[in-house]
Amino acid sequence: MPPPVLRVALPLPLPTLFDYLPDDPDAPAAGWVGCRVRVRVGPRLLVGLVAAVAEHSEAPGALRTIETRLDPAPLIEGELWTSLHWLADYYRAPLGEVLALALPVPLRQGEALPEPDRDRFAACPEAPPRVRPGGRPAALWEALSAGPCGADDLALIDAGWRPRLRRWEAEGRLRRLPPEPPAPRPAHLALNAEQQAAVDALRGLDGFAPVLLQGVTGSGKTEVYLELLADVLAAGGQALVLVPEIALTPQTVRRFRARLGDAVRVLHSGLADGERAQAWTAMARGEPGVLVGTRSAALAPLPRGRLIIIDEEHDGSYKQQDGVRYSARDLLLVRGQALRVPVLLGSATPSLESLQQVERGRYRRLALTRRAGAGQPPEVTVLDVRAQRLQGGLARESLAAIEATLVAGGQVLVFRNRRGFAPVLLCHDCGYSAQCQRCDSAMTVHAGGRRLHCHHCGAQRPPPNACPDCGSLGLQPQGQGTERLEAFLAERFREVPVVRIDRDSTRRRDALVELLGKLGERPGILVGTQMLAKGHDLAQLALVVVVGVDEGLYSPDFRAAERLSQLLIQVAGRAGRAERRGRVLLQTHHPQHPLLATLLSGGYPAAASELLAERRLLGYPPAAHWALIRAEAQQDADWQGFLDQARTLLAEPALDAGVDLRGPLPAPKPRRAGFQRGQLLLAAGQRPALQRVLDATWRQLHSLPLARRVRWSLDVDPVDLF
DNA sequence: AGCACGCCGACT
DNA sequence: GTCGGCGTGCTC
Repeated sequence: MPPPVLRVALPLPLPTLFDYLPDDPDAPAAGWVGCRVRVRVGPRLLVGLVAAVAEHSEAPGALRTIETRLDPAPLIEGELWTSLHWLADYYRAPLGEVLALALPVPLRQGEALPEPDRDRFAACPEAPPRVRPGGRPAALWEALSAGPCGADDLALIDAGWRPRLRRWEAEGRLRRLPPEPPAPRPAHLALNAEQQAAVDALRGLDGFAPVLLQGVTGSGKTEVYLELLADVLAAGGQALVLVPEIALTPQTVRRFRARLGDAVRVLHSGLADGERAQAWTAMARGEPGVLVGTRSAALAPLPRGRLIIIDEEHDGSYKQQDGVRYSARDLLLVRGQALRVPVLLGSATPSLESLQQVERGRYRRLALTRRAGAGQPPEVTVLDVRAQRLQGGLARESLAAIEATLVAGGQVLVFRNRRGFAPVLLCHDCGYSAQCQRCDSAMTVHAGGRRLHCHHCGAQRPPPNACPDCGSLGLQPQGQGTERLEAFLAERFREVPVVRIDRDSTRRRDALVELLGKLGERPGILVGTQMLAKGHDLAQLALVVVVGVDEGLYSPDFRAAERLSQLLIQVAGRAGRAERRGRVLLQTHHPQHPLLATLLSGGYPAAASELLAERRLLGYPPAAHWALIRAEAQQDADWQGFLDQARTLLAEPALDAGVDLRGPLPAPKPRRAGFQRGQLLLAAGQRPALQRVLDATWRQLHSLPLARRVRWSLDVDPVDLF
């Protein structure tokens, strides 16, 4: 019998598998699938996964033999294997890239699975090592002799404990004990009636069940999660909790650990590669536990998965915006189906997609309408700033309210969704504004006016001394960014701390926690962007001043109004969590704007239902299904040419399937980082029609003559058109 | 994506 | 006379 052909998925941007011969032709053919192999690709060595085993190869030339088999047993299998195939299919991404995305870096590079880190060690008293009394090794041995120790205990005594224990273990001085079974700690928080009803309803679910848990800010969704997660642990199962990037803070993790104990594992981009590999491997081994993580955690193995929770399901960070452009939320719904487990989508401000699913009876909805702990909803006032002179961007009423709140011992949040000093550098004589030289957008003033930054491409330069158009010296920063608000407020309210929270001020690791710590519980002012909209409990926060949301009211982005509504509700929800009723002041030049009016009178549900009706009228998602081909090149002619070829390729299948082709058109921002950009939109009434067209064409997109001359991407379910 | 091969300008 | 620019094409 001829040896089987191994069809290997490699981390290359190519829509094909590569065929190789096994190094051991007698190895059982079926056992290869899901195992890593190291293979030669041209002159280099790459790690890939065997995606399939075939009897013959269609490859044109002679096959090469794999260099090394890296796994005796599949690294990815079962439900995860199936779901990752779905991901590659649905988003038209090369399988090898998807599989690489799912593996922690060390495994992607071919390293062996890490050793379990939750094992405990105990001393064999009959074989003590020779150690100097009083030293760290002696202290380690003493601890091990007193009783079994885990990694956490040992790291406290000696940060370099691992090599020493490895040696002692090899010398037979230690016993290795399995990890302690996870034990949820008893609940110390009583649930209110609504929370209890939600928990009861969710406990009754069996098999796949998507549920939208729509709870107003402060209604205690997390307590509901924790109850259900404790059930999962008690039954020895696994669960996944997906949280937005900025919400995964030590505070969040502490809260989970307080109720669920050490079985809580964390997975996010801030961790070292080794730690990520540890968490991944523990899940892959089927260790009971709760994995709390950001987007990429949606790709973690869950062989004993019992429950999936997507917190803040509307959050934009769940859609990856480069490389494999997948939605972690949508992937988890598919995984929930394959695992036959409930998928809980939590939000105070659900996405229009989820609300539509509820309307259609595909998701069940559970509502939490009351704030836990008898808190009241905040009192919202719209401030018309048209007729008045602002001071530092703030209205008289705002300043008075800030003052009064501080005097009463409360904290204030000044929310402004623009970082930097000022959004524009403007010439007061001729109207010139400083533009980025490589993009079509204004540069943001930073460092109190001493620097210009482009927020689109990252370019920086010093500001011109005089206006390049008219020579005037009247160049002035126009408008307010968080940096300028901070400076103004610090000057105006000298007696209290003023802390700025945005991407600039929190770039350093742990900076966010330090800054919030600086404020503490004392009266003070927080200035910041949407980073402040979630994640941290600010118990003393009594007043929220929202500065300038007007850009969001008239943005060309079709999702801007939805995002603005969500942001306003989330920010407003930060005010007055405890005994005191919070206040929200909304400064605007458009007090009559229908969106604001609806939000004020009917809250998020009313606004969302109007926005959904509008999307249906306009034929926008979720009423339609889109795929977007983006292309950029040094010259307009190149992207244009590529998209023309793409359109020709798509024309017939699209016509047959009833899919609309719109474009090629210049992108809303036609120039970025020196590249000219354009796009071609595919719009379908039904998802299957769109998928049929992509099915028939996507491989050929890769081989279009101009495909290598331009940078292009295919985005299925794009969240915006930029 | 890499990486090699390949054919035209400024340098020891 | 070469080193090296990045256009084009391939990787089982």
